[in-house]
Amino acid sequence: MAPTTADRGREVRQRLLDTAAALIAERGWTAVSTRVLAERAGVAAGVVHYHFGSVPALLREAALAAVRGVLDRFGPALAAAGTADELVALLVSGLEPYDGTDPTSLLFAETYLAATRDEALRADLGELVTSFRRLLADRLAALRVAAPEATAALLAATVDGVMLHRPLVPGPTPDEAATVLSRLVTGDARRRTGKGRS
Amino acid sequence: MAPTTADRGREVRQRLLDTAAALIAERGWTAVSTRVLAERAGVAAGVVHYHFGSVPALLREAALAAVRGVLDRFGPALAAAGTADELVALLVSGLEPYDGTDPTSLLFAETYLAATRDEALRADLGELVTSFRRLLADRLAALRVAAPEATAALLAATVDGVMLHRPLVPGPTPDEAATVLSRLVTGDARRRTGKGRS
DNA sequence: ATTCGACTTGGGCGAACGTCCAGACGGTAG
DNA sequence: CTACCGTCTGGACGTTCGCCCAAGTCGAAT
Repeated sequence: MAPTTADRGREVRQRLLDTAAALIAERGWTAVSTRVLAERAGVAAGVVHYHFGSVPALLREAALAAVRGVLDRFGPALAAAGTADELVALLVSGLEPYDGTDPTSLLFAETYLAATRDEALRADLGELVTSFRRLLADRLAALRVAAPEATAALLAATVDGVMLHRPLVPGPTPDEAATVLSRLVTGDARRRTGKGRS
Repeated sequence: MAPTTADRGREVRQRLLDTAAALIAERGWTAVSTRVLAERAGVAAGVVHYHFGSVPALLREAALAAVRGVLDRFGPALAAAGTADELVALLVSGLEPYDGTDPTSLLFAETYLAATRDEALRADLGELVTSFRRLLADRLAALRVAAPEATAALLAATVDGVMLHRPLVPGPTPDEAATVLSRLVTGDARRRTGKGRS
């Protein structure tokens, strides 16, 4: 049961990933350096290029893992919603712990931006966002909300937009936000069938 | 009428500001360097620190000017809306030229992020966002939409969230977006106070 | 004509950057 | 015991970083 050399190696690799995620949030994507990374993780600088091909590759892997982790925790929780209003309430309350200056919020925003400059990252992150959108859309469709795909897309975008604005200006209270957002999901299939496609 | 030395100086200063805005979008806030800035603007490196105290100071001023410019063009256009649906339509169509990878979208996102690491920038940018929100809220209030402040805040956040998601995943068509968003503004003053208290 | 001041140049400062590599360490296999 | 392999160290490489400054240019003011 004693940790083997390879086990230690894996642990160091994982520690580098965690450190990278923290530093992206703290300093910004393009300001994460090999040396700070290594020092924070408690290893020599060379280790970074032993485990990862380059710093950008490390950042990419770290960010995707972190984003995937958050979405995987969020998704199942939303699937429990029995009504559209409940879905909105879950979304709003799930956002409450993040104030826009926390590591998670910043990592998301940094990753979105980095994706516009890194095609590989853009593709992978796009899949994550798409699957989260689909999860939302399926739930909305089951709850008979009109235009579930478009509604899900806008809801997901609003979530990230709120996290972007939150550090700048005090936003609406969770109650107010839920009230307003519930209007967004009050279109039911009878009142207005989605125009265009289906 | 001939340009004086001081005129040229002002012009160089302005060119540095424009170049900075472009480079923030292109490389990311923390990756804009003195030398690239100077070369792109066609001047020697020393000029940057002659006109501005430091690179961060230049970035701050450039970003704020650019954001102010965009909001000043957007605001008056929205004030022309005669109905809530029309307001949404103006918002959606005003967003159409930006695909999330254009300089303007990227500059906004970069500036929001930089503001979380620069208190002076945060304060100034917060004022700009606040005044845009108030403009939206006033319009919504005049159109008898319930909870105008909260609605304006979420609408503004959604705009930025959409720009953040757009490069990753093809979003809803403008028509679909307008349809869904118009549900967001369909609460009128009589029907309100359905659930959450004000 | 001379002085002045705003503007610009080009190079130099120490520090930090990403990447690479020769060699040390330590457990496992033959 | 020897040979090996995955892991890690510490330092070196050339480049770029932000910032600074002595010197030069040139129109405006005297």
